[in-house]
Amino acid sequence: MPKPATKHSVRGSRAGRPIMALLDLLGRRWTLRILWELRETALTSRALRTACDEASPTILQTRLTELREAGFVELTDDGYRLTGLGKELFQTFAPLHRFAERWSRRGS
Amino acid sequence: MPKPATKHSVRGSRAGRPIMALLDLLGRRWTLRILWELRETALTSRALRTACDEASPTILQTRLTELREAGFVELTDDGYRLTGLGKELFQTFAPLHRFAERWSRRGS
DNA sequence: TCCCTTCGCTACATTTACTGTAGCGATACG
DNA sequence: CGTATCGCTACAGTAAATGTAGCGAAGGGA
Repeated sequence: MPKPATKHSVRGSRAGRPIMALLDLLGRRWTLRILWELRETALTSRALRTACDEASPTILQTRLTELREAGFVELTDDGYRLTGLGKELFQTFAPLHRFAERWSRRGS
Repeated sequence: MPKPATKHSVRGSRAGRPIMALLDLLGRRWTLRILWELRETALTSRALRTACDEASPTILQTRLTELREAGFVELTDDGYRLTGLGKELFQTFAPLHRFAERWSRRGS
């Protein structure tokens, strides 16, 4: 990748705190969802769009590019899939699934 | 404004999948960052703003309201702080910190 | 060859979300 | 009273996301 000086620099990445860069990347719309949908299977760009509730291809493409630059996703003959690094990232918030179930049963 | 019927309903929460609602909530700008900044201490709204790189009070207030409605954050005499549920949520992606360090040392 | 489909990806006008600045009413301290 | 901070909001400007359409390339019949 020739890569022209990371166009998508992150907000709040002051003081070389990579966690801020990561939180910023993950905090963009559809990013978490994309990682979630790719968690166990590769998807073509159009299958991904279907999985993501018909999100617009414009933004999906933007996010996929960011995720590829970050090294979390790659494009193969089977479509988009998580890289090894991407799978590691997913593992770090995989417990979110069980939490979400518990959360949905909360009082309010 | 007397509250127009839960304006902040989530995208992609079809088929009663709470994980989608959660991913949508967490995928809004500043949400992850706010949870991060409150991870171990309560902050006043203005201290939070400083911690969040001078994000606009408008959006911080919006996010804080969402997070309070979700039951993750509460407002006390010490300022905003995570609820028990909020702390649980934070725990689920706390490993992100170590991952971010590793990520920042990756090849490209 | 031509037609048809699907692929990844992009253009572009519209709509929505966020930013930045200012300032409100309430509370507290002198 | 003046001043300072609190949580929170108004509002105009800017940036980001949406929705629709369609591109060029690759593959499969007929």
